[in-house]
Amino acid sequence: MTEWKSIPELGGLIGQQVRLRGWVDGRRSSGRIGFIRLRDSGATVQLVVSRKEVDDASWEVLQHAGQESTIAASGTVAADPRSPGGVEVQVSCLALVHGTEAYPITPKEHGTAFLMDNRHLWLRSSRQRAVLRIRSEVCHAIHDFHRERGYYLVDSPILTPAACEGTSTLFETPYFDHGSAFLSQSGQLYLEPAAAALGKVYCFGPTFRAEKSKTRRHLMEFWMVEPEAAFLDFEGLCVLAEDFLVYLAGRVLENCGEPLAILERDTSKLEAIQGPFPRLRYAEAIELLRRQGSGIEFGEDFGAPEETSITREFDRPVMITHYPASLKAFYMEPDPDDPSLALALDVIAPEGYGEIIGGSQRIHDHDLLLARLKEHDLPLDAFQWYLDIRRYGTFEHSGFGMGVERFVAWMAGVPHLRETIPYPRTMDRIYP
RNA sequence: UCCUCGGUAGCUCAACGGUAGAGCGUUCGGCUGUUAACCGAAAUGUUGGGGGUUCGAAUCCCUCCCGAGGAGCCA
Repeated sequence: MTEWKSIPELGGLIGQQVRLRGWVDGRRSSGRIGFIRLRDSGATVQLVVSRKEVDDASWEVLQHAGQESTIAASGTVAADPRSPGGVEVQVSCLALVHGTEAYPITPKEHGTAFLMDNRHLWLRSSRQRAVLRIRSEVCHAIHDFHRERGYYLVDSPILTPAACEGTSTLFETPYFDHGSAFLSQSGQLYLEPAAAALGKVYCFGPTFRAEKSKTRRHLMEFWMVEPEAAFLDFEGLCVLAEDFLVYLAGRVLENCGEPLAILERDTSKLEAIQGPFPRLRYAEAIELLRRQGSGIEFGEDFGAPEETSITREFDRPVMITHYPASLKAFYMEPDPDDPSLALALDVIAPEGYGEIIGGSQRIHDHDLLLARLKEHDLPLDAFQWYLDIRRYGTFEHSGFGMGVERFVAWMAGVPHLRETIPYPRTMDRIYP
């Protein structure tokens, strides 16, 4: 018996006898001939079943195998211009592994609520497969980028004690005799000590925010990659973020041609992601917005409309730096030229995909950090370990975080984050 | 948390005070090259729950539940 083949191999097997197994993606019959679009390993191929070439049992399978039935087929690979994809399999024998009736997701339109209820099945549709393939490539590219530059992967904890930046947005869970633990909303604080151990480090894992936000740009559980490097100054950080995005977009263009085509993504938008990115200081961004007619005042933070408005002026991501310190986190290094500003960086993606990177140089002076903790009313005893980094061989260092789903949404051109993660966790939904 | 819109067949929707319907899907039949095929037939309903108005409610009112879009916050 010939061994099982997978659909992507078929192009090199023209004229050969093969066995395939997978799911019925679509099916049509026309009297004495029928067609099944078979799916395996993310790819599909057309099976051609001719009445005179197969036995009665095989013909019955063609007639009755509903959408998403599991089938096995033997046949000959043939090149045929009439077939979608140019390659098809002339079937000699068809077997039903498991028959499916009334598969819920039909080839017609469905509402969001229905698709989300059936997310475990929705994953099988071509659009969702395409997005997941892009996500997979992005995740691999994230690791490759850091590895190629000598960064070590350091996993940060998911269960954490109280509060980096206030507990109101944290998921809480009981933790034996210690009261509550919280699901991590950033690995950064744990990465800074690791940067003293290994120099250049990054973490990449799930992150949790109990923020009651209900928009296309938010998930309760999302994946974040956070590099952190010792002796990296603010300028170095900006270059790193730029190189990172250019590298990732390049990898998607290089390896995701087919999924991008399925999604009808305008790849010229991705080809434009080349350095250097335009850089605006916060104050310049405010001026730009006011020129555009916004009533925003210096000192106010940008909302989604402002972000989109700023990026309309450019064809690539925009880096915004030097925010007022009051808008940013307690650990951000002040600008030496104007201590009311923070050495903070946000990168905003074009086409309305919003902020995808946020980062900063970190405060490395012990007394300054202590003062900031007090200003923010943070519990000092909980941060002693964090202050230790400034007590024992302190060092200039910087890092950023990137939300993977926002990046994938941007690459794939999908408007809602829920399609960029296999099982999205949103405010009102935790099933399936 | 706030604002807006919505909930009718498995799905997407129509009917908007007077007998609850269509397309798709499903089942059956037809067709030798289909691309979300096409043609014919059949089955499928506690109109989200509760209360009210009315001779009569899917339709109007109250209330609760659920969903979608947006805002704030953020990645």
